[in-house]
Amino acid sequence: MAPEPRRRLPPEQREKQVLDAAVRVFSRSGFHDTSMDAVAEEAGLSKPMVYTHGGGSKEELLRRCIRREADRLLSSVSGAAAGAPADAEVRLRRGLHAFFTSVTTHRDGWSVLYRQARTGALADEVQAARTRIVDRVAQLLAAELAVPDGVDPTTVTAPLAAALAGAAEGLADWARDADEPDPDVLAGTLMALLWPGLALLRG
Amino acid sequence: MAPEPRRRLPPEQREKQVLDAAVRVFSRSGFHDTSMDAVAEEAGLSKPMVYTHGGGSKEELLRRCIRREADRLLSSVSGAAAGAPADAEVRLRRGLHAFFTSVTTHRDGWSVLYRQARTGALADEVQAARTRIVDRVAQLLAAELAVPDGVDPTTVTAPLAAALAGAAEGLADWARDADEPDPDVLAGTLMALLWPGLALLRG
DNA sequence: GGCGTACTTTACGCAGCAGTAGCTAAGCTG
DNA sequence: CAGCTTAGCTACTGCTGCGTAAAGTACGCC
Repeated sequence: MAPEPRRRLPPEQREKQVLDAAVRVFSRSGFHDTSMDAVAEEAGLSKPMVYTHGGGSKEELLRRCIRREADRLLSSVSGAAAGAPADAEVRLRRGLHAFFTSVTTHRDGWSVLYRQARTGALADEVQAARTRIVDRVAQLLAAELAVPDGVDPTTVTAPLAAALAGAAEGLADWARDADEPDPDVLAGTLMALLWPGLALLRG
Repeated sequence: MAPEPRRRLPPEQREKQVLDAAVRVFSRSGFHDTSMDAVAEEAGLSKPMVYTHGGGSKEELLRRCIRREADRLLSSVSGAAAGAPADAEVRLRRGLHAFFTSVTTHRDGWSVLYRQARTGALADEVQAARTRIVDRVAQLLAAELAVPDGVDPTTVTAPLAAALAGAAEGLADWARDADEPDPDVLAGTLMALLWPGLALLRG
């Protein structure tokens, strides 16, 4: 078998190649059980290439993976919720739908974000990525919920947003094992559970 | 300062000593960033003692920590829900209350269970521990919800239980950072969010 | 007192892996 | 096609930390 001939590629293309491979391997084995050799092999490259295009260290490589996947998920959910105007119920459902769609189509990225340890060296990065998403949810809720004057809306919506995000995460986790990847069904389940309570909280 | 005198202790007491220390250190640093030397130091023992009473390997040590903490949490929630008879709403509230109490009084144990990576070598053990808890929640829900005849109740309650557990986890996580450790308030928040939906689902 | 053994100290073998030094060849430029 | 720049590769180095071996020490029971 002829070995794949060496090809020179533009940096951004190589970087994508490296990050894609890294996300796959990290999602499979986690940070510490992943070796840079494994990432290199998955990418079909040599280890030094992983270092040149992956940030120069294993930790930085995972950092970049987390950032990229968080961006993807955040913009997907954010875009859906901020789309064509509609009432609150519809927008929440659209947001959930986008979340479950993104999560099921990018399983690896989701694993990197949500199944990574939240203790140890990269706890800060994982925490930051999740916080960005929960904060966005809290904002969206604040725009809908009636809050007494003079009260910072986020003091009310922050815990709700955390619970809502946790519920979505828990359900996504369940769906992964139960092989129920239909975002419509999943969003519907969560709406049935959460919407009546949220509607009452809107006052 | 006089060095602590050497004391000979029965095995179960030593094992508790080792596991307690391990839970503390693992919760602080995670599996890979924790060294066996650190566990030994935390326990005030020598490294060979950690090996004799901790299962013989680092991995087995964490396994035992996970099992013990999961047992603690499960029996706490289970006991509260199965206590003195009451209507469904009160029992759910009591279960949530027990969860948040347990989680805030045993922060380290909770970290070991819920902030540990769910990819890599010990993914199976963490997953199993969480599944046991979610399954129990699903059982409790199944006893309350009205399900059409001929339908396995768990097909309905399993996703709801996963979402409920996720919401509780997300809120507990938020409470940890927001410094809101009152189980009454937390249980109340979650009840307000979830109960209306659950009540409708009861038919 | 003295014996068994629970415990300590110290030291080390070994493995896995992050990160790099130095070589090879791809492909542009004239 | 000759020559040079640099992308890419092969092959190492060094370190960290698990797990254990060996030899000594003191606790507590008889």
